[in-house]
Amino acid sequence: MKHHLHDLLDHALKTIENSGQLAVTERPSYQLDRSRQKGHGDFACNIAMMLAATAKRPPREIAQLIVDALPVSGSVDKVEIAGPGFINFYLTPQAYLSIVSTILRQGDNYGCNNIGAGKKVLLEYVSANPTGPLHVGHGRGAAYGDALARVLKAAGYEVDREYYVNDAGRQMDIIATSVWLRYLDLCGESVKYPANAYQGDYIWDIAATVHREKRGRLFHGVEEVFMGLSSNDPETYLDGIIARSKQLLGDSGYGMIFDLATDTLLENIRQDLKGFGVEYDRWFSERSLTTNGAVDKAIALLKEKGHLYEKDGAWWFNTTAFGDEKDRVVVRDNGNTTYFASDIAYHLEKFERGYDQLIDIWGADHHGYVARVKAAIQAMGQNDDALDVLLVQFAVLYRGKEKVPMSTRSGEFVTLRELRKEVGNDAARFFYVSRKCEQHMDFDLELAKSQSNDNPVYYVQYAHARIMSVYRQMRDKKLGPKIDASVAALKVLTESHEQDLLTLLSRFPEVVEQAAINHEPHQIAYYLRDLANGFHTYYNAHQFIVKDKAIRNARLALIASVKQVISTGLNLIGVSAPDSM
RNA sequence: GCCCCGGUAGCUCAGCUGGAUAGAGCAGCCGCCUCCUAAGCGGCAGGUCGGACGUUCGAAUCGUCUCCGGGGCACCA
Repeated sequence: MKHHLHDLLDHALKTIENSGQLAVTERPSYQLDRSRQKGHGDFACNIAMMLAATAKRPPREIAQLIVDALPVSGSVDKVEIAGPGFINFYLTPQAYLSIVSTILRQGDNYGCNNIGAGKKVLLEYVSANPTGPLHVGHGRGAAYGDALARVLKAAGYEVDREYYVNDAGRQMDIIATSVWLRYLDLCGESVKYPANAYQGDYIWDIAATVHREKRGRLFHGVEEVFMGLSSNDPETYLDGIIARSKQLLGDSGYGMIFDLATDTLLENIRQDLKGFGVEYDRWFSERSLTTNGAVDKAIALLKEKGHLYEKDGAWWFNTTAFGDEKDRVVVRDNGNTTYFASDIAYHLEKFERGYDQLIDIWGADHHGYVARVKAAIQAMGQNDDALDVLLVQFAVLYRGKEKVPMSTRSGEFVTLRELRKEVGNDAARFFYVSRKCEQHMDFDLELAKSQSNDNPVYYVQYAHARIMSVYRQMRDKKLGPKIDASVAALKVLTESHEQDLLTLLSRFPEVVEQAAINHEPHQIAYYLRDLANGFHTYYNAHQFIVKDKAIRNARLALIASVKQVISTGLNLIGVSAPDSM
């Protein structure tokens, strides 16, 4: 619909330019938008006002030239010039009625477009460290990332969804050591457990598994474990315990605990996400970057290009040359590569896989990281504009009025699993995706847990269920589901509620397009609320199953298309469309 | 100190790539089920769009400054 009007306008502009009626040096990117007021037609265009400045002529005069040059169209009823120079388009009833047959013909494809043109996109999201269960903060990234993947696919992109598994580094060592200390406790030792080790109960669970499988074979007395370690600085102390664990257990013993912990926690995350309806095409291991030499390769590349230098026994990357605030270490003085080094290798690897665009969804706390990753991409000779980093702000949890403190290390958090169990997947996902990602979110557990109608997801789903119910009534009354969706058959749809619904339905493709371009799935959620509202209003104002066969058929065709769009839209944000509620 | 995000109705948020009279849900008040699910519908009330200055035909939207709230500024991941 909108594209059609665009074509008409572009055609008119060309006509004017060619005839020399208006000297247009360059055509501005004008806007063609849905009118806010009904008195302003269906679409409004600001092109005349945009041209007025350069053409040095009154906008209304230019508007008249354009209107006169517009080709005739069966979709356009009339065109008016209004206000300071808006060109308002009024569409014909046929143009709207034809949407119904379009929707029913295209089915799940109605609303899809091809702005992506098959471009390959790698979308990475969640990527939480496997150091514990996913909590409600991760849930937001999961819901957002998954919805974005669906929207981009609907927009013609070829999307790969990936989870980067941080299965290397100090945090994982802390996990392994935490498990071992709990294991020693289970062996009967009285362990003074460090406050900065992981506190969660799941550590006990993994320790119990170790104890069941290994019995006392990994046992060492506490005196031996803590001997000579100074507890002045907690982090140094913890590092000391880690080193001691590796030393006492040897590669095989320590590796066994490390792998068991990683596998258990990762599997837990996998199950959580799967249960939440969030799927991935690939789980990418950070450790694999080390073992297959990718990290060394990336560092060698940077050295070769002269971006690394040695200082204080460490290797630094001069990211400041690419706009970062300060240079960053890639190889520590102890010889270990940093997390940043892995990430450089990872992103280089992503480019080498041949994607046209990379999208990373990170928590907002990582925003300081964007500059250095972009610096790395530039330094390696890649185009850093191809990487889009989307930062998801925190969800602050409330129980009623009270803020819920959260910390993974202390084990004090509400898990995604708990949330799903109490709120349900649909409500949780709709809630998450109803805020644009850069918006801070107050997540009130009391509100989300209550099955009240405060939650808009029920409102939208209820519209779908009601339409399904009408279908059931039709079947019971043996009225048959045969629908004639031709424009001729729909001419009887003359009620204002019906016109409103048709307008809403015609907007859907524009909403999907905008959601894809701007990476804003929340637009789908808001649109669905509008559409459901249009339907509920209609439902209350008119009967669908009426004696008059022509009207009954037409109304049925209309609500069938509403049902289709609700179902498609809900699917885009990963929410189910129930047949009954 | 520097950087990012936010400040719109009592509350939670849309609108922000400049457009014509700033929207929705919840909460409040008043109505609507002999009728396809009342998890619904209609109506009323509610606003210095944090503040100031600027850009322009036009600013909630863009720029500068400022106030308030959240987050980030590691040889951690």
